[in-house]
Amino acid sequence: MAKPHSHSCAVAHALNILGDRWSLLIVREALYGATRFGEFLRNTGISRNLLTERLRQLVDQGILIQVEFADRGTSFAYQLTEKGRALETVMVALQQWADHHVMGEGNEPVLLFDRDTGAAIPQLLVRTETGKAVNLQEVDIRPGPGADSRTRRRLAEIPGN
Amino acid sequence: MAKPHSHSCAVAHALNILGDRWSLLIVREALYGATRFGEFLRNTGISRNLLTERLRQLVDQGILIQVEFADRGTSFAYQLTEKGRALETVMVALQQWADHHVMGEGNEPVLLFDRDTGAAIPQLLVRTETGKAVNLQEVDIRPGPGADSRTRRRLAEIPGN
DNA sequence: TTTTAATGGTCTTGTTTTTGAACTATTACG
DNA sequence: CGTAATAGTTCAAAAACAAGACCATTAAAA
Repeated sequence: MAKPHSHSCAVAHALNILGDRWSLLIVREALYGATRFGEFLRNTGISRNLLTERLRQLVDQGILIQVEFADRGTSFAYQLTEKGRALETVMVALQQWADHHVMGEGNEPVLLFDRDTGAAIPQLLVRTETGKAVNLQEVDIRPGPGADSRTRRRLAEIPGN
Repeated sequence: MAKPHSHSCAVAHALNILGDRWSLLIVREALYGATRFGEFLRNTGISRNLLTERLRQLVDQGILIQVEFADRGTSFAYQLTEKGRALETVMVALQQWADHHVMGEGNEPVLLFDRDTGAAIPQLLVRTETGKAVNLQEVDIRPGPGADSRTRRRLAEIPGN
């Protein structure tokens, strides 16, 4: 990997793990049910050597586990852990953003429906405890217990916070 | 940029724009209120030339706009567009994931609170129209109007869909 | 039992990206 | 005029990536 992001911000840590052109695409495939080396290879277009490395990293990070899978040839299945499955909100948020702001209305390549009711999955929104949608301007961004001095200084700069 | 992802999946398109180690970090800074070249530089740790390029790309993509800002020295402000602000769900999802699965309970560097009530912003969840939380296993993933043949084939492989 | 095909890799080579540091340009102030 | 601040540009070295050849294991076909 390149030089890791150095601060205590959680997003920077997430991007140390997932911040490249392929890792999240591999996770998306896994969320859509892919488990095999060849499936990831075909469905993403990544090169073989990089796929090998990315799968290893995702396993190291506890996002995937490698499971024996006697089949034809040497063979493993890569399955999402709970940590990996928890990325579904990130995936859905990213997909909805791209549907809305990149592909545009009516050009969505993939749509999500509740299997029970058949209704479309609605837009993910940041909400308060009481269910009111808010944007980040209406939210206090405060240092948490894990904040380092740099993060504290950074957050102190935010006006009206 | 490197070779772009080639399929019609919205996530792949999003990652063509945001799938590197810095772009989302720059957007996070902007969501936290940063507007100046120097702020992005200090707060992210990116190198100067890459910051120049990434800001240009984000402006090209309509995520930021460059606004004149007469100050000391030559000077611009980079502000989020609506398209950029819409990434807040992605950011919050990523932050919550990292808080929970990377930093761990009690080590959150940054916390979000509703400014009105002071209550913490709860976990973002994928929900149905009726508000029931679901995971992707309970969701039908279907080709949308913009699906190409490859995406259709890929989605047809998903068992029980 | 040898061949063939499929899967899941590794290795090598050349290209592209990224880093890090030095340098430039513009404006403002004393 | 000299100095400091901001916002860049340029360049060389290092790292990451793409593409394709190659290798190993297993299983089924001939």
